Amino acid sequence: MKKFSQKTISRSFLYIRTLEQLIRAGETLVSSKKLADITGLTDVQIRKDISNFGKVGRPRIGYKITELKKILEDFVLQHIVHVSLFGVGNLGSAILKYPGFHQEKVEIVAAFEKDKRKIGKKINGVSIYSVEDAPRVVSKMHTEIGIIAVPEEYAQQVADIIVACGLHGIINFSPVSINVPKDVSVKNIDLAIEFLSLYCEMQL
Amino acid sequence: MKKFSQKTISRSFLYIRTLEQLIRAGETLVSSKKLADITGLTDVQIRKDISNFGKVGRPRIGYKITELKKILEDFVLQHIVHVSLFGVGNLGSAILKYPGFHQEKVEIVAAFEKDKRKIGKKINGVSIYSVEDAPRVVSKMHTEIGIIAVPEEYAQQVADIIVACGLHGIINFSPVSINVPKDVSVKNIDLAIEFLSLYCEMQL
DNA sequence: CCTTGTGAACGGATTCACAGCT
DNA sequence: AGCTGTGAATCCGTTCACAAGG
Repeated sequence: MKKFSQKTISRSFLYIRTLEQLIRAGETLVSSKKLADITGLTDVQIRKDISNFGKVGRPRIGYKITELKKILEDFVLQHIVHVSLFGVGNLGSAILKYPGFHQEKVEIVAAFEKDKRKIGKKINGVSIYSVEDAPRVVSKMHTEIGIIAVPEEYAQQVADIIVACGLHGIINFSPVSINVPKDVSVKNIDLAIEFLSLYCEMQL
Repeated sequence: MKKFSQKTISRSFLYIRTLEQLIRAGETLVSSKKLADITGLTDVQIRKDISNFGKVGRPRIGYKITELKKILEDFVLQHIVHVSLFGVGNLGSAILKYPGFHQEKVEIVAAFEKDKRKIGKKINGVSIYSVEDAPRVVSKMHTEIGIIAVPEEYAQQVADIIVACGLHGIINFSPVSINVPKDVSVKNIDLAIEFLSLYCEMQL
């Protein structure tokens, strides 16, 4: 699967979503220019990305939306991604209730907490387990990715648990760097840094 | 201010935070190698970044932590960033309660909602206003950045409101692209795409 | 030595310019 | 004319290799 750059892949998800919007709007054809207007990217960028997947469009016509969507999905989104959440605090709860996963191929299959009072409950259909049960539950649920949504002082030990569960992908919402083996991919989402660096970017 | 790349700036925030950790741990000197170990970056990367800001370190010795922190802050973080939140649903509430902003120079100064029942309340000390009051409140509060945390169907109209309020920076948590004038910076944080593209990245 | 600082080399991604198709 | 597809050129960021300095 991996002759494509990470950036191309991320944008492909954006294309797929945009194509779905267009389908709902009743469109059947779209040009790279139109996709560019909607997504805020450039038309060349979009054609370059799509050209990775073969010759899909037709000159003078554009892309057939359903066909393009199918091709993109075949390359980047064969499976549903199963995610386990660690930490059901404010942020964790919001993630469990986030409505954006259903239409995408993302499914949160389990949540883990230390607080005994939350264990055994369900949020949005997802059961909350004790963090000690993580190895067992994670393997039963065929999870691929773990989310760290615990306070920063616990981030590293949760990361260790996630690694011990055999997962190879981590989304880290805590504002500290975590140490993991080289074969584990980590994506940090640090809200404070996002805000601060956007602010710097504005000062151009 | 802006001869530095966006990436350098983001990493600088990470350095500042790491230096604060080291200060709390009682350290006074640090090498680029040590910073590299903690942050997961390379030592050369760190030295390159720091060299943008002048000659700060001393060969054989390393960097004086307080001095380096001061210099980084002077370049990237002169002011507190004032943020307004639009949408106090699950995600919006979690953002209001997020504990990571206090130690950083980020302050949420106002929240806006359409739901009358929430207006007038406070979450974590932040007052919730009617979205109609946004122009007045935003200018009074000296806000610089707006956060979109509303359902996707309202994202564009909230974006328009934020632009109309005169803000030039937007963090968009909704899974749709928004159209804004060229002088407005937008940072999209799309959870589903983060998960899906991390998953693709893992398949190497 | 050991660590910083940096010009040069490298690599990857975007943009340019245009060929080709209808 | 209007659009896709793409080699070439360019830009940007990272890494390399090494000079300089306590």
